[in-house]
Amino acid sequence: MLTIKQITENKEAVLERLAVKNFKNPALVDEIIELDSNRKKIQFQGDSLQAELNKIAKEIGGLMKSGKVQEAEQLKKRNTEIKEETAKLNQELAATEEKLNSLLVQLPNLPHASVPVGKSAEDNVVVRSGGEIPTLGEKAIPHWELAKKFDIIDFELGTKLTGAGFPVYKGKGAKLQRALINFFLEEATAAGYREFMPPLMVNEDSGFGTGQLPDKEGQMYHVTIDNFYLIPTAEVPVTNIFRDVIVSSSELPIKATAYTPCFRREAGSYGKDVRGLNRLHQFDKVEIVQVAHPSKSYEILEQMVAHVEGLVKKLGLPYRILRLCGGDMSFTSALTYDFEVFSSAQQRWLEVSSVSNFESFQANRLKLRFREEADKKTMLAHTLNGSALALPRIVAALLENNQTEKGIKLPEVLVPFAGFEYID
RNA sequence: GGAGAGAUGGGUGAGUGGCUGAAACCAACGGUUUGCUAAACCGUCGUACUCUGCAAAGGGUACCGGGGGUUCGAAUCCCCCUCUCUCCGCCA
Repeated sequence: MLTIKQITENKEAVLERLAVKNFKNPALVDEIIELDSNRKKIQFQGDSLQAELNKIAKEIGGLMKSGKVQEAEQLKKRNTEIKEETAKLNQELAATEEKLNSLLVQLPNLPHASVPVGKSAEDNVVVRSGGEIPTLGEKAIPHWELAKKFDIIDFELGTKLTGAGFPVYKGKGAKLQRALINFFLEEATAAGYREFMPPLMVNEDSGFGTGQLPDKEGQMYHVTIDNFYLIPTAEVPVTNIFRDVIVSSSELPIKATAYTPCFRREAGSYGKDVRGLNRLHQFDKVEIVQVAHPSKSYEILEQMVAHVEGLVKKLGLPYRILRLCGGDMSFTSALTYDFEVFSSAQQRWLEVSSVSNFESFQANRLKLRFREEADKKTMLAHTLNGSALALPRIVAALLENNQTEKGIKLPEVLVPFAGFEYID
């Protein structure tokens, strides 16, 4: 969430930035500022009274020791009065803080200056593209049919075991998953990311820290008996490693990577978008996360984009990189690049990665700070993350784009990991 | 799941009602000493909010796992919760 300081010190700029995210509610911002100023007043009153109370309590202690019981009793009465007043103020303070917090949490992150204005995905800007779209013509088979033909992914079986959106990978299909995961992890660790294997369920605090709670509660599977949430992305556990942490500026940037399955309820999705591997309730993904110094975070964002670009290039997939417009960005992000690969039987672009800078928005929730070596001051760090990469749509594109007479031809880079060249 | 023990600052760990935001030691940082390293010695060494101030700086409040209570006053007493450890049971 935004810090109160950000809001009170730059109200006009904040409103202007929020408008880019199509968040137009100046009254809410005014209310926040008002509540904050109330909070300060109440706290000052309460603190002053408490100071008096503490002082008197000490005096009583002294009097009791020297046997001046009557004088002590007099003072006790005074303190009892003060206590009633502080109790009232404390209640007021708690109520004000709670209200303030509930409003603060409703404000999305401020978009970066480079974020295009726009309402929907149509207003996203293509930054660059690469690779060649293969011309397969009319005979191109969509991946869900190829998956069936080669018996590598079984959607019906998954439905039997669990439900729609939980496919079963079989034979070379399963091995391909493993090859991709290993390939992505090797690339990430070679780029200096430290590998983690986090829990796949998180508690409420973690869900709040990265911004899934309370806004997107419905997106996650909730294990109510223990009040845990199945992770929708490794971002949640990996970023929360740094919750309530103060690191030295010399340790930045911190680079972490993790492979995890991801679980998403995707309530309300339907139609051709969800066909085959296009949208699943459980899928595999390798995530990269960085904790960065605020002065470096945008430079780092570009590095992360370059890393992901390297992956799709090595896989030989036709891709494009989009800068998301204000209306299409997530609640928590300040700047997001989406990667899409072209899947040539479906004749459409599929999103395979989303790389974002959250600036201090998550860090504020996480209480993730760093200490500047030079002046010893603590500041909120910046957090970034990106998919590198999400598997299902990569597999969809690979199957469709690489279909040949002899079967599905694997990209060179995957052959050592998979142990075969063709799915046939 | 049953029984018991515990949770204090970066770490170890003292502290059972006031002089304790918290001893001591270790680590870390700054300095003195030193040919260098080490040792020794001196100093610094939590976080958040807030008030005064242009600032430098100074003051206040809160925090000893979390929440509530007793008391003029709580790390210390009471209640609830969470977590950790040990033993038993179960088990990959």
